Amino acid sequence: MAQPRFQRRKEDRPQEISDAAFEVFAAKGYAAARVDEVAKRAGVSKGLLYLYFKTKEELFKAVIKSVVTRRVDALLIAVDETELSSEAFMRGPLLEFMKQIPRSPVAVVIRLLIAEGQRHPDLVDYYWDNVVSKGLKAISRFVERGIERGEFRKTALKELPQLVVAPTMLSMIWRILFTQRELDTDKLMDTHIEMILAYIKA
Amino acid sequence: MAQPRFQRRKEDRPQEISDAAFEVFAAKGYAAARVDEVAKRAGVSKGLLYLYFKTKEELFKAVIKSVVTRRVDALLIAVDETELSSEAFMRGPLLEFMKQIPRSPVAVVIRLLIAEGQRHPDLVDYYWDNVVSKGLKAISRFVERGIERGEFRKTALKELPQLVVAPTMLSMIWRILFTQRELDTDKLMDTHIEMILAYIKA
DNA sequence: ATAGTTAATGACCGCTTGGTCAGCAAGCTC
DNA sequence: GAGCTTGCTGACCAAGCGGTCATTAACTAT
Repeated sequence: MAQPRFQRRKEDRPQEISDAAFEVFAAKGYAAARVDEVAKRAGVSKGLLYLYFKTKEELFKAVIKSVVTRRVDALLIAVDETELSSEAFMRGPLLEFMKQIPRSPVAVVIRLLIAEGQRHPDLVDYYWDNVVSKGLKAISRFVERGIERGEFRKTALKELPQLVVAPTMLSMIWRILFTQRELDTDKLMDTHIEMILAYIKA
Repeated sequence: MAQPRFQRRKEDRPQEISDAAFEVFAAKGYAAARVDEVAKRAGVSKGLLYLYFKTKEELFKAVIKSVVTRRVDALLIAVDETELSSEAFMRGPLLEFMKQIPRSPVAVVIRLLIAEGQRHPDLVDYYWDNVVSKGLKAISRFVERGIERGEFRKTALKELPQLVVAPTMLSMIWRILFTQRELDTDKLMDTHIEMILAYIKA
């Protein structure tokens, strides 16, 4: 039938391998993930994988970085460009954002970082610079702007943007550990936003 | 000199090995932890380790369980026996509890569970039954009692005890990932308790 | 002392797995 | 279609590691 044994697709391979690797790392964690399985899942020989990625560790880092999407950037832009009142923004786009995160691949990345972060400090730094630091600053700016506009009281929340996203964090961990136990993430976020507003509204 | 090559100390060995294992697991995670290193750190041969623990996995489970101390039970009892007003209890013992947890070995256990939980569902179940479930119920009961006494308004918080401990969770994750970056855990908890009270006080 | 019991040792084994490389063949050029 | 480049394969290797067991020696009873 002259079915060729393989095709040469230099352009697509790295992404395909990276996608497969994400699945395997997500399912097994770093140490228990087998390079052979990644290759198999990508429909590729192990040799080829090592042509595109020098080591298993480099593959891991590439995968993590590739998932750090522009999700956070979207929020940053929304904060700066919104014409909503601060309260309406919190009840709308911000709330929606917080509800979405725990369902997204970000949760998987968090798990991998928690598990393997100690051994890959540069990965943690990367995540800090590109996600955490940016996100927290955006929240701080948002709160500050609310105060300047007279919509919010002056509270410690400005220096503690972590407090705003704490339930998001909890929800992510919950899903990682207790997938089968119930947690009404949406209600959690709704109530949390209500609570913050009750505390800071001018 | 007749210095004996070793002593027989049947009673103490398991705990010594378990302690050493905790250190190694904490530092390396499950998969990267070496049984040889645990034995070495416990000042014991690998063979002896396998006399007291059948497999590496059983050792891991024993370690996790041994750290699930009565910390939570202490809180439960405090809730039931306190003579403080609900508000005073939140500002006092509860707040203190939330501040302490992130600094305790519980944080390490959480990390190990997040990393390895998927592969050891019975461990997760154990942790759920002995820590999470109990703790959340205690918080729910506490909130409910506050409502009955007329100290608190009736809010969704009763069904969302997770919201109370969310910053504790975040603080733990923060310490695990971003040890060197600053986070004023105490201020975070203070503000959070203030916020909750502002929301639920009758 | 002596014999018996068992806590403790550490050399050893087999398997797993990350990583290599000599060779093969897809596809391009002329 | 001959020849060349290079994407791709998969058998192979060395190291590391969990787990075993024959042997040793610390302790006990008599």
